[in-house]
This record gives sequence, C-alpha cells and structure tokens, in this order.
Amino acid sequence: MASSGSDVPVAWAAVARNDLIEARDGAARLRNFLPQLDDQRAAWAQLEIDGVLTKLSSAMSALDVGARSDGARSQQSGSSCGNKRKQSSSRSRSQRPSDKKITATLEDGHVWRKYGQKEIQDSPYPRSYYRCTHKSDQGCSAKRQVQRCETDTSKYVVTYYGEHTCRDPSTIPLIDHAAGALAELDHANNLISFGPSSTNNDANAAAAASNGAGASSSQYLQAMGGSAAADQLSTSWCTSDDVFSSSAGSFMQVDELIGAVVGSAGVTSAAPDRGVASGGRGTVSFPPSPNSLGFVVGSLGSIGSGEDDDMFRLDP
DNA sequence: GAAATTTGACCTTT
DNA sequence: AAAGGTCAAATTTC
Repeated sequence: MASSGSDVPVAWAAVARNDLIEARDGAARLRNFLPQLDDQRAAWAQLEIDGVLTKLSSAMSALDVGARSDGARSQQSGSSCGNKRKQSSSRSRSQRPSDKKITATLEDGHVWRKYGQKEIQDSPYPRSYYRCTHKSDQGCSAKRQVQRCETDTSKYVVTYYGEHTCRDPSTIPLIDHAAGALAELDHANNLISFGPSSTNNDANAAAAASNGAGASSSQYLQAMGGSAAADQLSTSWCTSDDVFSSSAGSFMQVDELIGAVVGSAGVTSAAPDRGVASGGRGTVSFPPSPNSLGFVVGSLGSIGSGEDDDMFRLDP
C-alpha cells in the first residue's frame, strides 16, 4: 500500500481555485451594472460586491496555504479492527473531513456501502453514511457522508473522511495521471492573483499550452481521457459551495458569496434518479445507492490514492 | 445464498 | 442530555 500519496485533494483545490476565479470575474462583471442602479442601491451593491471579492480573495489565500501544506489533515489512527461498539477512537466527530463537495451525482469512482442513515437537526434531509466497500477485504478506511443540498435539492453535499487504502486496479493509472497533471496545473494557478484586472484564463491557457490541454480544469481532465472524472469534477465544483481549507481543517462557507455573484451558473444538474434502493425493506432511501447506478470505473474517486495516511495527520 | 440496504439501538462526543 | 456516528439484525434483491 505505500504509495507516495498523489494529492488528489490538492488537485481539487486547484479546481476550486479556478471556480473562485470565475466567481471573482463574475463579481467584476456585476460591478459593470452598478451604474444602472439608483444611488442607494448602487452603494449597497458596491459594498456587497466588495465584500464578495474580499471573501473570495481570502478563500483563495486559504486554498493556496492549504495546497502547500497538505499534510495538515487529520486522520485518526483508525486501525479500528472494528469489533465491538466499545471502540471509540474512530468516532468521526473528532475526525476532520478530507474533502467536501457539492455534487449532482453520487458516483465518484468508488464503490460505497451504506451503513447508516440519520436525521440531522437543522436539516430537512437525512444524512447517509457510507464506507468503502473494500473495508472488509482490504481494510480500506475511507468513508463519506451524503446529504441533500438544502439550497439546491438536485445536488448533494458529500463529505469524505479518510482516504482510500484499497487499490482498484482499474482506477490507479487514471488517479496517478490526474493527480500528477493537476499538481502541475496547481502550480500554474499560483500565478493568478486577485488583482483588479487579472487575466487568469491566460494563465490557465499558458499552463494548458505547456501541457497540451484546455484552459479549465474540467477540460484538462477530459483531455487526459478521464471523461467520467472530468464530468464529475466539473459538476462537483462548478458551484463550489464550500472550499476546503486544509490548514485549518475546516470549511469556509462561500456559498452566499459565490451564490450571490454567480448564481446557478451553468451547472448541469443531472440529478440521479430517486431510484428504488436495491435492498432493504422498500422504504425510501434518501440518496439512491450509487451502486444501483452502476460502478463508474476510472474516475478520480480516490482521495489521495491510498495508504498515504500522512495526508490526514492532525494539525498539532 | 450472497450482497446490499434499512433502521432501531447503542455508543461517543460535545 | 442532546446530537451525531456506528453497529448489527432484519429484510430485500439479484
């Protein structure tokens, strides 16, 4: 298992960074409409836009810091040997999520097994708990929580915990390629600033030119041949409601900001069918089982491509 | 029969 | 004590 941790979370951070940049550009475009407003509204809108830009810049900085110190992730020892309920150390309330995203599809290239569902306070939708299906045979400790997005019910909030230590032969090559290539993209994006007239797409284009891929991260992934992965990533991050700040191990809520600026910009919400759960007692299962939709091979699923537990070390 | 989901109960954390 | 996370028996589907 010991691979040298290919940093998919870092890659996702790069994608998130692109989205932030797009959000910033959107805010800048909105500013052009200010003259069409009366003075009072224009002043208010100006303040709002300035606030949005400030927050986006802050989020961008946090992402940059996090991307450089990607060791600041938490991961409990997690041997878990999973016997009795007495085991307490693996309770995930003390765990830090390794990633979180808003997505229209629950498919992420991994096969998950649902082990629980809970009604959550302050949320109209239950939360479903999944663990990697390879937990039993390979001891994979990856987990995820899925909850329907309150603001956009066609999407899901998926929070990942731990990382995959399982090795699915069909996914490994793509994971490594994607992680490596996106790491380069990440470097390229470090050139981007939040200045008033940046041409971030130029930076992306330059990066893309040197790599022979398109300007956006999703296009980049598609060029790498991972069409499913690209589709998922673009879908997942277009709305970027949350941005992971790895340095603090917490999430920065940007949804109000980006949402206000970008709105529901061009997201294809191919919401999964509320299909009948394949098992159980016929009662309604909130998120349809991803397995019932078929296993997507070769997407970016692995969070950090296995066995690199150091990625999730708790920040002291 | 194997595998997966549902769901109530149990356990830990806050 | 409340809320959240996990377990495991029951149930269903393939």
